[in-house]
Amino acid sequence: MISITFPDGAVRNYEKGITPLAIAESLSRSLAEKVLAAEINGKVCDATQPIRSDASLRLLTWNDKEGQMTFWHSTAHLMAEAIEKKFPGAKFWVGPPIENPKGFYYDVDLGDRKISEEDLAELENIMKELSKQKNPYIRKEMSKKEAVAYYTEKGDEYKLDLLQHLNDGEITFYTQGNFTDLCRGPHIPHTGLIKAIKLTNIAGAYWKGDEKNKQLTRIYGVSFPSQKELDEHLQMLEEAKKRDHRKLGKELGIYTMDEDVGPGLIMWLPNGSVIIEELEKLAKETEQKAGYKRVVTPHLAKESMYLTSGHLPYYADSMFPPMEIDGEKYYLKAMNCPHHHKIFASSPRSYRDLPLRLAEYGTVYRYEQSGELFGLMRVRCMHMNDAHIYCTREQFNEEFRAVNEMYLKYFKIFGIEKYVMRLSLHAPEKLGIKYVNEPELWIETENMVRQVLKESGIPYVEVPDEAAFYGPKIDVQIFSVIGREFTLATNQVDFSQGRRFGLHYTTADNTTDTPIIIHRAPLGTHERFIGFLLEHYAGKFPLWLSPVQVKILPISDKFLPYAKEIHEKLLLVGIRSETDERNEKIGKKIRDAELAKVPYMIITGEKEISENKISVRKRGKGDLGSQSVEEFIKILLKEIEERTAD
RNA sequence: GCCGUUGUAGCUCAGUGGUAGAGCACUUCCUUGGUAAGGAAGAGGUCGUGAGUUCAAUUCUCAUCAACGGCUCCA
Repeated sequence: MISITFPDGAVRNYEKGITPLAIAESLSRSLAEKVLAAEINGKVCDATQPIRSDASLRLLTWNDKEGQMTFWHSTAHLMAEAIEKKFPGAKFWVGPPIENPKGFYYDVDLGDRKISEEDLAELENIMKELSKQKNPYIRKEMSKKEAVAYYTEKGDEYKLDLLQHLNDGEITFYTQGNFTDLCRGPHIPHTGLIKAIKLTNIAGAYWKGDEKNKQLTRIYGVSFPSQKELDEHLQMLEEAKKRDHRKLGKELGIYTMDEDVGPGLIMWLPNGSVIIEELEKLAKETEQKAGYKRVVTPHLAKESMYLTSGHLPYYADSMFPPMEIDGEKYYLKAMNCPHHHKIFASSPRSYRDLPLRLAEYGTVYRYEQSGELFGLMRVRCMHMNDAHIYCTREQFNEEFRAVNEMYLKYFKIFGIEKYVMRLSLHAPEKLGIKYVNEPELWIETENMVRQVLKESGIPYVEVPDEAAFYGPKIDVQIFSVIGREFTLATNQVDFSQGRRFGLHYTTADNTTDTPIIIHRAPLGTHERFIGFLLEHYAGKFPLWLSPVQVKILPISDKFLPYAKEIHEKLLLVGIRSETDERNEKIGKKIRDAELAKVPYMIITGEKEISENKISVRKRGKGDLGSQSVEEFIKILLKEIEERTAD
């Protein structure tokens, strides 16, 4: 007998070699039907794996993340079985479950054959048939020699490549129905549990993620234990699409693009420009209080400066090609740093001048590959909330911490809670290639940044090989509604550029030293930040950011003069007001103002004129009753001044 | 840049080998109406661009541009 400890602390005794599935059955029949996998002593494995000694056990169902991942992984195998049936001889790479978007994919080499959208429906049907067979997922261990022989016979170079990195004792195969795959598992008990399947799309994916390699066909899908859950999931995706910043950006008149202007080049419409102005106002206020100095720099610079900075030739692929004037090459700037460094260098600096904080909403141009462009999130011309802080080594911690606090202050204003702080580190093996070759400086600055993060108590993750070439950084990662991950803001350390530009200051003991530079962009770029805000607020901007803050809706055109009077009063105190002068009924005007997501509506008619008041309606909340214009203005100005969340 | 899909009116989308439609928006008229769509009439497109096949192309083929779903990459 062995004793099994359950998550609630209960201990029960079972026969040696019992499976988690059998234990579930001993507890309840309905539970056994839901078990997808099991966690034995903290390790996720098959629910059909025998337990041979005392252990702690957690039965995993659809309600557990691990249960879902196992479920999707098993569905990927089921899809592979269907693909093999429809495309005999197809070779498989890997087929993992994924969290964002939910589901799974499998990378396949179909040879010369092509797969189309119509084939997906057919594959789905094959999968449903196979699911009905309730085929068990059977685990089998194999020696490396056997496994290599198996795939050599099959002529499968992909699985042979996978095998290279595995050793005897860690090679397992799983078989369900007629499909066998090299796989570490775990898997669900049988295919019958997969009741609802949707294959979502076909994409190309480079083998091993390297664009020099052959491109495999990647098929994405998602599955659920019931049709109802699949329907709900698809419904949710539809809802998410409604708050896609590209859709909202068009509907709300935020921005536009034009083929004649060029891909990735945003034109901000009046409504979008208001948001830009408000964001810049916030940044300027905040930075002014934090001791920043504003500068303005040109959009171009000569080749020589980018050779100095090191951006050329290494960054050349991301820059627009140069233009030649008077025998000199000029580049559109892809970053503001070199210009700011030149400003630092423009006059002798003393330690008394530090920290020097130079800020600019700088326009930069990057030649992003055409396929990478994405609405406002990825563009070729962007406006960056940039600043460079030149400080001594002693000042670094405090400066870096202050920048982090600025981030948190901003995030509070915008109610940004779903983000990941990522400490991006270098990779030692890429020193001198991707990163400046200063091993001890890397370690030192990374420790400095880590210390600041630890002291501030901000949760973060460390990720190697994500640093800038000149130093470690903190990235703020967010997700778009369709699940794509982006860096919203960045805070970078730079111990290299200062030296390259020959920047120095006189120290207290009359020697010279090179400043450490902090590159920071807490509001990222206007493009990405507003794209993010559109989705974050679902287009319902708080009052202070709303392009139109108040819409005045006269009951009929008899009351237009009174509406105009109120409109003038609002404009006078700086409230962005518009009047709906159309010959429409009040219901229609309200509907349109609500759809335009205007925060406040003022309704004026006979009653209001006689009482010398206005009727106020709030977006999403309805009628607030009547009040005087002066009272209303006072409330709004306070809400705007305090940048209230909504 | 690569793999795949798409491209028809300002927007959302039907449709056809014989030079095109709907709803909303827009204009005009009727209506002057109290908290999410009043009625009528009208105006709008060389069907992304270029070439080919054909008596005839918006429709079929090819190229090209752009957008979209991914990969790679990134603020």
